[in-house]
Amino acid sequence: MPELPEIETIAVGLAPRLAGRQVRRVLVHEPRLRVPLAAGFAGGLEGRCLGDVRRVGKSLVAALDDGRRWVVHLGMTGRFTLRAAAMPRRPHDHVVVLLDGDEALVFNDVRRFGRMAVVESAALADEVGHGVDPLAPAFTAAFLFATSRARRLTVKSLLMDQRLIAGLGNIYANEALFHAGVRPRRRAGRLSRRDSERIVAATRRVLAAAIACGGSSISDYRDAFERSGTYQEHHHVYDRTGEPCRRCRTPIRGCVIAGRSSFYCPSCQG
DNA sequence: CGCACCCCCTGCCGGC
DNA sequence: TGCCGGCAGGGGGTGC
Repeated sequence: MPELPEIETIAVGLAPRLAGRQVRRVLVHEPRLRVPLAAGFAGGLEGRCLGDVRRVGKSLVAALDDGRRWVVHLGMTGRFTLRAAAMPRRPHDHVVVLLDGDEALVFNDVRRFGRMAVVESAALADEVGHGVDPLAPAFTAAFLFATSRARRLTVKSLLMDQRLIAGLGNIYANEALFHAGVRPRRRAGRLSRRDSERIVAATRRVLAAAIACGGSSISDYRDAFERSGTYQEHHHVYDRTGEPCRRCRTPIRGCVIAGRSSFYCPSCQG
């Protein structure tokens, strides 16, 4: 579910609301996440003051006043919302973090594919991965071109490989390739420098526009204040099989690449 | 090495 | 109407 723009929206929303707040108590209602919550998870948070909150790839990272980091990954259906502490518990509210000021940070996840951990700062990179952030200066056409050399996998799979590029998921990989005019099945190793330039530029544009819209809400995604995003209204190909291309009216095609649903315009994407 | 296929889990939707 | 298979924005593992 949540990709870079959605996680960014949550992080930016939470940061000013969490800085300096203290964790009073942590209620773990369901520790059986994709990776079971560590036994000491609640103890690692209780009593701590929260500092900076930011996004790294698709992960949320909150600094703690003991130097450790609280890392949250929302998987497919995870939500991370700030509510009044008195609000009743809802289905799939797995972890409730009670803060001073009678507010609660609630981790809700229907499918329980999310993850949560408190880690030493030195272990942060291993927890969140080492991929290049597609909005960072290091994500350049030269980087993409060099990274894709001699690789037979599809360009779409490459863009979604979090070990290389951290933050793009199925929606934004499809959308970025549409705007770059590149078919998702193209072999990465056969991209030209010009293709790489277009893909990097389109990726940055799409992500920036999506962040400005508060992300895409297909069904589950809500931001930290339970608001929906609106970028789904701007999708050109994602989940639009058979519908006319917004640019040339050719019907959008759907296919499966590496097990993930994929979409492209056979006319605009050469 | 890359991918097809399996798993994790629940909910929803369309077809019969 | 009701059941069942397929599919869903995530990642990780196996074997070919």
